[in-house]
This record gives sequence, C-alpha cells and structure tokens, in this order.
Amino acid sequence: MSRKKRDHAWGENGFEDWGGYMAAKKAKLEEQFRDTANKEFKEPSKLFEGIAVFVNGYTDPTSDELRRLMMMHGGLYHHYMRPKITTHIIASNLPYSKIIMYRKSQNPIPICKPQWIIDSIAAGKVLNFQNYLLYSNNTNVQSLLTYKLNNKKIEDNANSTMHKEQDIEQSKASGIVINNETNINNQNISKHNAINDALKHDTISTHQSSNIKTNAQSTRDAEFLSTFYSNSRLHYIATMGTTFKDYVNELRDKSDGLFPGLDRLIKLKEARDILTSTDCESDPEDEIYFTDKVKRKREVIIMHIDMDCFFVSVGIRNRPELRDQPIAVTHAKGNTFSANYDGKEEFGSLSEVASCSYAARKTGVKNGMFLGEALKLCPNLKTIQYDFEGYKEVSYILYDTVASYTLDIEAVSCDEMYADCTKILEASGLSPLEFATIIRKEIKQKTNCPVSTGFGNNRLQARLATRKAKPDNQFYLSNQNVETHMRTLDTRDLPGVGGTTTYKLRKMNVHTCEDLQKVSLSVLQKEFGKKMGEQLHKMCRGLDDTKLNLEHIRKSVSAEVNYGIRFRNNGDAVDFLSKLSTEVCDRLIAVRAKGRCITLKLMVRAEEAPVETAKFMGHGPCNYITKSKNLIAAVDDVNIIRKEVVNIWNQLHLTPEDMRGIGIQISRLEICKTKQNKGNLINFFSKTAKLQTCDQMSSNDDKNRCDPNFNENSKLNNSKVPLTSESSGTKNIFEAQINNLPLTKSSNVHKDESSAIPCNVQTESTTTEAEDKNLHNCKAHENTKAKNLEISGISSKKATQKQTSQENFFKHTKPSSGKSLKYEIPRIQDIDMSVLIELPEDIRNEIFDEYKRNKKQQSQVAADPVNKVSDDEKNSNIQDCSQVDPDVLSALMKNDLHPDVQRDVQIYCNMKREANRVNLNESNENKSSKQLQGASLSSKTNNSKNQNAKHIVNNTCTNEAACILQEDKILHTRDQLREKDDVNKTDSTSCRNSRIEISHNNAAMDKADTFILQNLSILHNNENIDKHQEMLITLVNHLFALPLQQVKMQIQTWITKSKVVNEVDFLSLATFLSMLPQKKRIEDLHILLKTMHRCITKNDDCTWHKTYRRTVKHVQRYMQIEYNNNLMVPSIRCNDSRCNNGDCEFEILEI
DNA sequence: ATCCTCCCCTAC
DNA sequence: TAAGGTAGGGGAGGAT
Ligand SMILES: Nc1ccn([C@H]2C[C@H](O)[C@@H](COP(=O)(O)OP(=O)(O)OP(=O)(O)O)O2)c(=O)n1
Ligand SMILES: [Mg+2]
Ligand SMILES: [Mg+2]
Repeated sequence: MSRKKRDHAWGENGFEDWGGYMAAKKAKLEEQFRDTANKEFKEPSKLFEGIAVFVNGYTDPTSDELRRLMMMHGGLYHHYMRPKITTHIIASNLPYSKIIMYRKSQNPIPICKPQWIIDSIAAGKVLNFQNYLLYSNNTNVQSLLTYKLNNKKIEDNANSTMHKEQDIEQSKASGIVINNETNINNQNISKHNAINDALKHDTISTHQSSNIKTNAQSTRDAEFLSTFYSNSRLHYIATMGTTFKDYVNELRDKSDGLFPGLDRLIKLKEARDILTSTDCESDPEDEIYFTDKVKRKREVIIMHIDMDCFFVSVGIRNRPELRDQPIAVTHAKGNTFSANYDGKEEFGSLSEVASCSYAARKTGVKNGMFLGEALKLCPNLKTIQYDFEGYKEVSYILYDTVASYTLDIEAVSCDEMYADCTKILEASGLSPLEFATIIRKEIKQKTNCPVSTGFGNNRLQARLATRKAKPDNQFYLSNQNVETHMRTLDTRDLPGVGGTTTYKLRKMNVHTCEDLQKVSLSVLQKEFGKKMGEQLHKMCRGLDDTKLNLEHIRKSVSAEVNYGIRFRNNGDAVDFLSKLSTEVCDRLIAVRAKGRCITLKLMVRAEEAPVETAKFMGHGPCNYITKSKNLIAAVDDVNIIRKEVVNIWNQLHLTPEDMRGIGIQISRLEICKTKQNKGNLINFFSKTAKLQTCDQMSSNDDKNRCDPNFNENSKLNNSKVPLTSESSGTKNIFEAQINNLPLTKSSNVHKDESSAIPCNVQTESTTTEAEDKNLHNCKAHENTKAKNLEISGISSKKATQKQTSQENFFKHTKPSSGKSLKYEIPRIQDIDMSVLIELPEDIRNEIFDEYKRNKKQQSQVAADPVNKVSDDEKNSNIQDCSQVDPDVLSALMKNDLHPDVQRDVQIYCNMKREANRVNLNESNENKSSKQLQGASLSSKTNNSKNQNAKHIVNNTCTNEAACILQEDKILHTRDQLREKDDVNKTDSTSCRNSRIEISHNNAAMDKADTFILQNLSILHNNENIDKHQEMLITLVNHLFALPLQQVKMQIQTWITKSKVVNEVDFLSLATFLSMLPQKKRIEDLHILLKTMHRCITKNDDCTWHKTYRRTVKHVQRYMQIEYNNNLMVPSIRCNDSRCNNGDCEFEILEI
C-alpha cells in the first residue's frame, strides 16, 4: 500500500490543490455500448420497417437497448433528429421546452414512450403510437406546472442551504486568513440570489436538465450516482469519447465501401477535369496531373478536426445574438458575479467552466477554470447551461460527415478526431486547404457550429495546425514550414506536455520549443525517462512517427466518484462501494468484457486539509491510494467484484469520514464479443503466431504433455459461451474463495483464527451468514456464473503486462505444435491481415465462418476427452496397481458416483499398499520429521484431530457427495444441493473444526447422507485400510484447516528440508491440491503450485521435478473435471534430458 | 533482466 | 453551492 500526494504548486487554475488540478474519476451510467445487433440476428424481423426513431434523454430501457430492439426488428435508430426521416421521438421524460421545440418544428412528429416499442415487439405488430404519446395535449399544462414548481423548489433549497464558505483551502495555502462573517455572508448571498432570480429571466439558461429533482446530495441517497453522472461533464466527455471510438469501429465494420462525400468530390474533380481538358485537350496535361498525383501519394496527409469551444458553440447554435459574446458553460446558474465576488481575495463560484467562447478567452478565461476566477478576468462573462443531448447530436453529425469521406479515423473525443486524408486528396485532386474549406463548410452548415481543421504530414503537425487555425479556420503545417512554426511555440503547446512537465522544463530554464531543441536527448531522457525524453526530443522538432490508432481496443473499465463523498461511518463506505461495484459491473457487461484485475482507487483527505472543502462537496486536497488485486479468472459478476472491493477496503483500514473519492477499475480485460470477428481474429492470428514461437521454445513444456487434451479443451472454452455447457459444478468460484481466504480484520476474523480448537457459536453464525449470501448469489447468477469460469492463469512466459484484451481473450488458444491444426486453409498466422481486412465483408465473413467451423469441430472433438480422462484414470489404476497414485485417494474421497466394481477393488488394493507404506513411513517419522503436516501442527492439534476425525470424514463426504450429485445433473435437487454445497464449502474450509452437526441444515441433507453412509459403510468394511485412510484424510483436512500462508510454508519446508520425496506427503499434498478446484479455490491452488514450483526449481533434484509434474498433472485432471480447462502453471525443464524424458514416459504410461 | 504494482501525468 | 471522469502511456522501485 502506498499513498502519495502531489506537492508542487504550478496549479493550472491556481486553486486548492497545492496539487494543481486533481485528476479525478467517475463512471458512467447508461447509454453507449454499441451492439452489432443487426448482425447477430440472421433473420431480423421486419416489424419496425419504415420506422426510424430518435431517442431523446434518459429512457427506460436505455437508448442503447432501444437501439438494439429497433435494429433487431427492422427499424432504424437515429443518433440525432433527422427532419423528415426520423418518424418518432422516443422519450420517457422531456423538458417542456423540448416538447414545444419539436412541436413547433416544420414536420412535427410524435413523441412516444419507450413502452410503445416494447409492447409492439411483444404484440408482434406495431401498435398505435397514439396510445403511447409522452404528453397528450391535455397534459401539457400539467407538465409545465410541474416543471416550474420544481425549479422553484431548487432555488428555495439553494437559498436555505447556502454554505458559509469557511476554510477555503486557498486561503490556507496562501496564508490568508478569512473572517467568517457567516451571517453577513448569508445575507448577502440571499440578497444576491434574489437579484439572480430577477436576472435569470433574461439570462440565457435553457433549463434543459432533467425536470425530476430528487435529493441526491449524499452517497446514501439512491439517486446519488445517477444524478451525479447525469450532471457530470467530465463523465460525459469521457464516455462520449469511448462511444465515438467504438462508433468509428462500428462504421468501419458496417461500411459498404461507399463514401458519398468522397464521391461528390470526385465528381467535382471530373467536372473540373472536363472543363480544363476542353480548354486544352493535350496529353501532356494528363501527364502533369499524373505526376502530380504520384507526388502527392508519397506524403501522408493527416487531418485533425476539432469543434471550436464545443459546448459553447452547441449551446448558442440557435442563438445568433450570442455569437461573439464572452460565454461560458457552467453549472452555476445565472450570473454569480454579483453573488460572491467581493473584489478581494474570495474566489466566487467554484463551479467549473467547461468551455468558454473565444471572446472570453481573449480575457484569459480558460476551459476548466472556476467560474469565480473567470469572472474576475471577464466580468461580462455570461453563462449558459449544459446541453448534453445537443452535444451528442452535433458530435454524431461531425463524425458522420467525416465518415462520408473516409473511415481512416481515429476518434479522440466527442468534438475531435484525426483522419488520414491521403486517399481523399489523392482521389479528389484537392489540396488540403481546399478540402478543409469544403468539409468545414459542410459541418458548419449542418450543425451551425464553427469547426477548425489542421493538416500535416504527421499527427503532431496536424494537431498543432489546428491549434494555430482556431478559431473557425484551417491551417496546413507541412514538413516544409514546420520548422519555422515550432519556433513560435512554447513547450506547453506540445500535446503531452502538461503542467508538471512544463514546470520541470521551466526549472531547466526551458520555456519554448526552440529552447527544448537545444537540450540533448540524453539529458531529456535522464530527466523524463526513456520514452518521454525521446518524445520531447522529437516533438519539439515537429517530428512524430506514431500512426493513427484506427482500431480502438479497450484495456480497462472504471467508475469513479470524487465528488460528494462524505461517509459518516464504515457502513456508508461499504454501501457506496457496493453501489459503485454495481456501476462498474454494468459497464463491464455493457462492453461485454470481463476483467482479471480489480483496483480500488481512493482519495483521502490530507491531514492538514479542512474537513469542509471550499468547493461544495468537493474533495479538497487529498492523498491518493490505489490497491489492486489480481484474480485468476476474468469476472464480470457484481457479487465477486463487490466482495473483492470490500475486501481491499477492509484491508486498508482507512477512516471512512476522511474519504473524499472512490473509484473502481477493472483491467486485464477479456472481451467477449460475439461478432467482432475482425478485431478478435486479428489478435488471434498474431497471438497464434506468438504462441507458436513460444510453443516451439517450450516443446518440453510440462503442461503440454501433462494433458494432451489441453489444447482442444482450451479451444472448447475459447469458443466461448455458446459451446460451454452449463455445469453447476462451476459455480461460485470466487464466493467460495473469498469466504475461504484468510481475511484480515474482516468479519471473518474469527474463522481464520480458529485454527485447531473447535469454535462453536461464533463460527456457526458466520457460516450461516455466508450461506445466505451464497444462496443469494447462486440464484441471482445461476446462469452467468457457469459461463464465467474460464480459468486462465499467469502465463509462464511472455505474460506481458501489456497484453491487449484480445490477446487475453485468446490466452487459452495455445495451439499444439501442429496436430490440432487440420485446416486446409493456409496457416492462419500466414494470412496477411491487412489483405484480409481489405476484402469485402461478405468474403471476409466467409473466411471467418470457414475458420470458425474448423474451430468448432475441434471443440466438439475436444468435448470427449474430458470424459476420457476419467476412463483413462480407471484404466491406469487397473493397469498399474503398483503406482501409488493420489487419484486413488481422491477418487475414494470423491465417492465416484459411477460405481465400478473393478475400480473399487482397485482402490482398496491401492489403499492397502499405501497403508503399508504409511506404516513404514510412520516408523521413520520421528527421525526424519519430514512429514508434511509438520511438528507444530501435529502436536497442537492431535487431540482434537483424532476426536474429530469421524466428523471430518463425514463432512468431507457430504460435501463431495453433494457435489457429485450436482455433477450428475440431478436437476430437481440442484438448488438444494447447491445450498448444501455452499454450506459445506464454507464450513469445511473455513472452520473445519466446528463441523459437529450440520445435518439439520436443510432437506438436501438426506440425499447427501445416503451417499455418506454408503461411503462409510464401504470404508468400514475394510478395517485395515480404515485407520490409514483416516490418517491421510486427516492430513488433507489439516491442510484445509490451515490458512493459505501456512500451507505455503508447509510446502516450502517440505521441499526445501526433505531429501527424498515422502510418498505420503506427496499424496496428501496432491490430494489436497486436487480438491481445490472443486472447492473453487483456484487462486489458492495457483499460488500454491507456484510456490511449489519456485521451491523445486531451486534444487536440481529430478525426483522433485517429477513430483511436481505428477502433482500438476493430477491437479489438472481435476481442473478439467471442474472447469474443463487447465490451470496455467509454470513448468519445469530440467537440464538433464532424462528427467524431461522420464517425465514423458511417465505421461505415456499413465495415458 | 523482467515482471508487477503503485503510482504520475495527460487529454478532453 | 455543485455535479473534480476516464483511459492510456509510462516510470520508479521492489520482487522474483
Ligand atoms: N477541462 C475541460 C476541457 C474540456 N471540456 C469539454 C468542454 C469542451 O467544449 C469540450 C471539448 O474540449 P476542447 O479541448 O476541444 O475545447 P473546446 O472545444 O471547448 O475549445 P477549442 O476551441 O479550444 O477546441 O470538452 C471540459 O468539460 N473540461
Ligand atoms: Mg474543441
Ligand atoms: Mg477537442
């Protein structure tokens, strides 16, 4: 754990954080998550044919859901209102002003509730929308009244709750003491607010925000999150940014290869050519053109396009009178200039200016400033409200317009993108600036908003050109004139150079790019790091060799709130963590991703910072804490994420009252896109190529030979949801795991500390609690969980941190060294992806289908070997009685439900042998003291151990029996059994010693009991075995009773202190480990195997190597049974080839 | 050396 | 009042 606080003071807005501006977090709520629904349904219904809807504002279901529904049923979905094309507006709630606006428009179209779509689909026909109008004529007045009332309420509320602005952080920082003349202040404020009210009528607020206001100031309020997010501009621009990155991906996927805009340009050019050729019909003319074209083709032309003061422009696009006025978009209503500004040190409104007009910028106002500060600079500044819907509408027009010329687009944000215009200019014969004029005019005409473009030979130049062009203009910065231009720039003008870097450079006496050019690369790298130094070195010369990032791949999903966090106690904190978990989970699911890493990000009030922040509900100066946890499998389950998050929270022991910001980030994503063939395949292919290399390198790789089914099974899982049969045995992996893991200082603390002594009441109650939770989880996630368990692991090599999500996704696709690749098509890694991408979509899909078909066949083939494993297992037992195989013990404990007389005989045969061996070992035990259970453990717990032995057996068998019942898919008892299973999981692993009587727990017990009894009676039939088996079981159970750390230590001790491998130790450990999959303790299993590996690789003893391989192989078998997949564990390669080969023989022998 | 984790920094 | 989010590149330093 670490915490840090920024301590430099170059502050961009000069306020509050000696820390400069705070980075912040948040999450988003609805919308976006674009779906390729139209592709997913091969025969879409035609229900909504001819209907085109535009969804306005928040709806239930969300606009994305509605979009999907429309697409599924043959309708159209417009991202913005298209007069004469959009047939219906869908809204759950519209401000009166919007209703009037639509009604007044030239062709008024109906505004319907979303239910119209839902009901129509349910009815299978388009119902009469008249019955679903949002507001009939009669209710207009009503809605207007409500609206006004609500507004009044807000203002009253504002007056009464107006805060005394004591403890302004800035005053603290600057040492200025402010007298808190509260009363006077309040009076002033009230008075000013009255003035504001009066002013408000001729201010330019549009009041478009939601007309439903609830009290959502506290994280405890149900509406807090949604209110915050729906008002957060930063949330808006962040989510819209990714929305448009996805949007260009989607446009590219759906593209029919036609570019209407470009075609127009080409026609224009042809017309021009005809004109010129009539003038002079000579061949040389063509040649000149030709050479011109060739010349152009050689240099790349990148366009950067960015709306001018975007929020302002959209806000005033229908208010020509405000053009050229100093305008700012802020939340603060009305003109707060008179409210707080007293001409002295006070800051005035701390509402942030999202965007300000160029008139305002002339006075020094900047985006991101506090309104109070801006008003000091520009007393005439007028404020307007946010219009998030409007921004969206304009953004889509911007993107659609550019997309009509090219799809070589890299989206940057909702108002900004790069586009590779090389082809456009080549095909149209236009110069960059000619094209700029055309496209800018087009966008301005469509949106009524000014836009600037920059062109350059790389993206840096394009970007700098835009900056130079603004406002409402264009510029072309080429390799020729870049040199001169760079000399006019400050370092701060370079993209990527922010406050900190500027500050550092300033300390080095570097202010301009020209200064920077004089600094050597090595100095820069020393000061800023390798990459950053290099980047600076190039940038200040106008050089940039980075390519446009056309295909966006998401690497993380997060949700953060650093506003309004004021917890009273731990309950509040946990409650909010829970809500935020839900939020981040929803977002994960919306992008069809699962993640393997959970990070909790916290902002904690700095010690010296006042409890009340200057900014209302702001975070003030803070320390930052992040803590992450890696999971063994990717998850998108809210229960798992919540538990992990709360676990981390509990581990940190922070004061809830001091929290000022909370964020949850999920990374190491695996994207489960069903139809995103392209992206996946690209990565799949490249991954395949990588893995091939990797595979060759590790041809001795233990795990490859350990499990010949590995590859096929991986593919099976890999082919994802549709092919993964639902298995109740794969549920609740992390629930169980979380319950089982030793938790520091959590409510589970009793369980963990009760290692040997039976603990009664306490433990029982915790168990029940856990049981309830599990039950709940079980039901809520019955369907999803089974699918979630693609077990991956940490790749033994090349587990690069920067894997892309798709690489992760295909982690299991480790191809065998050839045998599984029976494609007739070329080896996939030989396919040139750029060629493939260029193919028409239908042909491309054909190739993909072919490819998928192959894969599927393999998957089906792969399904069998899972069963074969158990067959092989039996066979091996029969064939090789002398081989002491931990399978035997496991099998016995598992009480395999497919009774096989031969096998049973074999088991007892083996057990007898084992018993003999154990006897021998026991006689040596005192001397060698190499037993796995360790002295302390044995001595400390011997008594209770023996006393409880029967119970332990009983419990274990119950557990196993219940599980096996599940596996046997006795459907009608599934639910109860699952409960049973969960109870036992918790019980048997976390508080093993308290398992006295659990049979009363539920009805399913009866069935489970039956199996136990059978099992026990069989066991008791063989007295000789009984004793030693109990001992083994006891050993295994001891391992279960130990906290993970101690098991780890036991293993370390065992391996490092023993010269020979004690078979009983091996048996105990292997059995223990092999039961972990069934207990869903995959993460523990993984840790332990890694520990084992680490210890064993330290010595050169091939016996140990073999022991490790046997253990792994054994464990993998149960991984296969439980998860249909292998755990990724490191392999051992011995210098002695006989060791490796010997292992091979072993494998062959076994299988 | 290489990886992992916890940061920092930046952009919009 | 005010709505200070989000994603990605990258570096430092400890663990392996
Ligand atoms: N600190 C910031 C920066 C930006 N934005 C929002 C409002 C902007 O309008 C929009 C686009 O950001 P730009 O950087 O493109 O700034 P503008 O479009 O406002 O101005 P410019 O003309 O410089 O592009 O993002 C914001 O809310 N807060
Ligand atoms: Mg802009
Ligand atoms: Mg921009």
